[in-house]
Amino acid sequence: MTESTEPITELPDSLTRLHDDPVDAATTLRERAGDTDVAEQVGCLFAALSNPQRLQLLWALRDGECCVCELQTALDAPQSTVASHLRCLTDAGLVSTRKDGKWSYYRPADPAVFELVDDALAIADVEATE
Amino acid sequence: MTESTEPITELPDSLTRLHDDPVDAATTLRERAGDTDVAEQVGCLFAALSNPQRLQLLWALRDGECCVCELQTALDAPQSTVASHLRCLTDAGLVSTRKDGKWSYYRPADPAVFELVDDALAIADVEATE
DNA sequence: CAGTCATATTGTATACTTTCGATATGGTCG
DNA sequence: CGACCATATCGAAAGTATACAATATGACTG
Repeated sequence: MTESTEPITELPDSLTRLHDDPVDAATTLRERAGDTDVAEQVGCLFAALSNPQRLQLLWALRDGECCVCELQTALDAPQSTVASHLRCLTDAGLVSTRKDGKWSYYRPADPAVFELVDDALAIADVEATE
Repeated sequence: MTESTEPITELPDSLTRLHDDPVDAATTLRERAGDTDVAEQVGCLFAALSNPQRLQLLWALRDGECCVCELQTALDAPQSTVASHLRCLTDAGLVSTRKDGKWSYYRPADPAVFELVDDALAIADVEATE
C-alpha cells in the first residue's frame, strides 16, 4: 500500500470534462499506473541495459565467463571504462564475479537476462547487419 | 559485415599472458561482443524503458488507450512533463497516437513490450509492495 | 473570427551518466 | 619485502536526460 490514497494535486480541468466522476477516474488511472517504487526498480534494471557497451559485455559473457582483460579486448575500450561498466552491471545484479589470484572472472548472474535482451532485439526490429 | 576486421588498438599485455594466440582470442571475443550498431539500437529501446514515469505511462495504457489528460492524472505530473515522456515513447516506437478533435489518444504500439517489462519485473525480483 | 481548450514544443536550469587518466589495492613471484 | 601485475576506485571534464514554466499550435465553439 505505497500508492493511491488521495489526489495529491488538483486534477486537470480536461479530466473533469471527460469523466462524470473525475475523482473516481483518477483513482482508477493511478491504480493502473502502478506503484512508483516498483517502476523505479524496473527502471534501474533497464538503465543498466541501456548502454551499448554494457550490452556488448553481456553478449561477450553469454558463452562463458571472461576476465576483465578479455572484456577489455572484446570492447576495445580502456580498462577503467570496462571496470566501471562491470561495476554497473554488478550493482544491477546482472553479473557476478569470481576471483582467481589477480584475475577477476565475470559471468551472467541470471541467464534470464538474455531472454530479455533477445525480446528487446525482436521489438527493436533490428535488421541483421550483414 | 559491419564488425570484426582487425585489432584497432593494442591488445592488453594481460591478454597475451592468458592466451597462446592473443590475436585469435581477440577476434573471437569481438565476435561474441557482437555488433556495435545493434547494441546501440537495443540500448535505445532499453533507455526509453529506463524511466519510472515512462514505465507507469505504459502500465496505464495496458488496459486501453488514454488521452494526455488522463495520463497526466495517472502520474500526477505536469502536462509538459507527460508530453515529453510520451514523445520519447513515441520516438522509441513503443506507443502510437490517434487524434480525436483536440484530444490525443495514446496506446501501446506493440503489446510485446509488456512481456519485456514483465520479464524485467521478474528479474528485478520486485517484492510486491503490499 | 475571437475566445477557449487540449496538447505540443521550446528553453533552460539542474541532475545524472559516461569516459578515461591517474592512482590505490591486493595478489604473486623472485 | 620489493617489483610487478590485474583490477578497482577516484576525480574531473564532457555529454545527456529530466523537469517544468512559458509559449506555440491547431481544433472546436459561440
